[in-house]
Amino acid sequence: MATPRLRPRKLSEPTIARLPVYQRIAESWMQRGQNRIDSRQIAELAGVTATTVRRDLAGLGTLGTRGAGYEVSVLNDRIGEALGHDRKYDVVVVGIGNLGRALVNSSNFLIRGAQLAALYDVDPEIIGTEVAGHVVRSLTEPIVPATVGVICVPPAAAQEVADLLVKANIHGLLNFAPQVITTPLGTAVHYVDFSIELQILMYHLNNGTGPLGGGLLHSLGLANPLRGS
Amino acid sequence: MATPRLRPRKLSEPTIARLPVYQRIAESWMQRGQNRIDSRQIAELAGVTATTVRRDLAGLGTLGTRGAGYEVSVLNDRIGEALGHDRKYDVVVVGIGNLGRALVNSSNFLIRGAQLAALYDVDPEIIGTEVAGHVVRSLTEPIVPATVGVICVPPAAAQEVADLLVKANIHGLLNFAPQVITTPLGTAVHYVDFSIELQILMYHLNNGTGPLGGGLLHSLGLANPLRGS
DNA sequence: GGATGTGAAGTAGTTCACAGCC
DNA sequence: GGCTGTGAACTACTTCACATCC
Repeated sequence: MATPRLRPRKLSEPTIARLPVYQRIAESWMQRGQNRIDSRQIAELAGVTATTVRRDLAGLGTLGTRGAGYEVSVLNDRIGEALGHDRKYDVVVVGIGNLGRALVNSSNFLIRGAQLAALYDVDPEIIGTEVAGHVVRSLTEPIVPATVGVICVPPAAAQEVADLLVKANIHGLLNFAPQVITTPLGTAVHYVDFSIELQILMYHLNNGTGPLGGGLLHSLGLANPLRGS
Repeated sequence: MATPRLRPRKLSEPTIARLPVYQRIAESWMQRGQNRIDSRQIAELAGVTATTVRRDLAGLGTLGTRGAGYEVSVLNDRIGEALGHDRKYDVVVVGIGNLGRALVNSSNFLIRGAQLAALYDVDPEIIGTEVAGHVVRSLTEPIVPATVGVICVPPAAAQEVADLLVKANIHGLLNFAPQVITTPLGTAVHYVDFSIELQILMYHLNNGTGPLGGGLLHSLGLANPLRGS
């Protein structure tokens, strides 16, 4: 009780979406042998204001040094703790088409606590083949215990797959199918929809307004809260 | 001047991100032969509140009927106009790995005005092959005129590719590489980062809080504005 | 009756400006 | 001197509640 345990108290949704960016920046500076970084530098690389960076980071506790900025290794560690990277997340991927392959073969997807547990598909030509070191299983087989389910199937099959994953006690779904899915309360669903991202870009191109570069800006998925029932 | 032209005046960023969802819902109801839908139904399917739906739609002008909801075909049309779907957007995709293939082969990516103009890669084994009806070109060839560039290359190559696209007069970039890129002012950049989406989900799983399902909720990329200079 | 569209209120997030500490 | 951390002001978005119209 003497050691003040870090307090990962509620972070706002926009903050949560920005932390991984800061962490990636910190990591990249570590690799380049840099020790320190200040909020202005982070801001420029992340495409936000320096004040926002400081607010976000202040939410994790006191981790900077006044007058000298932040130590990148501390940044990396604290953000990792805040995001829960000290825990392990078993990930199953359903649908091993181009997208599923792209995800599991990417060196940037399954990182920071996330580890691949199993792959599933329904195509007999894909089942039994090895992808990313895992033999693809049939969806008729039982789903292995896991924390996160990634849905990379055609829209028409998304709901069915979601039901299956929920039944297997998986409470976090990342849905790449452009299809809204219903889940029982208590299951976190996060959607990624390429077409929508493209359409947002099209809107801005059409209107001149909006996210113009210059510096950098990133766009991140934000989840809308929803009242129960 | 007599006919009150529709006014696509400034829409908020969250609204822009939700409109494609509403449009998809409208489209799906049209396919099922339904004519009308009300804000409550849209809300449930989209994972937002009915009030939010009405506000968003009211921003496009008066397109509902009091007491009777919205006509789905009108919804579809008006949202399309607001998002600029009446124009054509030539899209070039750079990096024809699993992800690039997944995008161009998806029946849901290049829709609503977006059309594939050309594919590029640097791998001699990929160059010259046909993907989605297009022969993959070498990046050493000139970039064809286009509106949007989609970057599906490894992070280390992303900046170089972005420079190339900007030089080819492309002002909208959709970057799938987990890498911040710098562009001159006037270029809209939109990032899609799978790993970040997964990390956000991990945070919520870890904290119980956040986007719990029940109804549906979607998460969409939002772009942060950035001051000039 | 029923659902839209919208002022008004409320909430969340960002930016300003500066005190505090190195 | 410089940069963090933060109260205070501001802006943006959402939600409430209801007048309005079919």
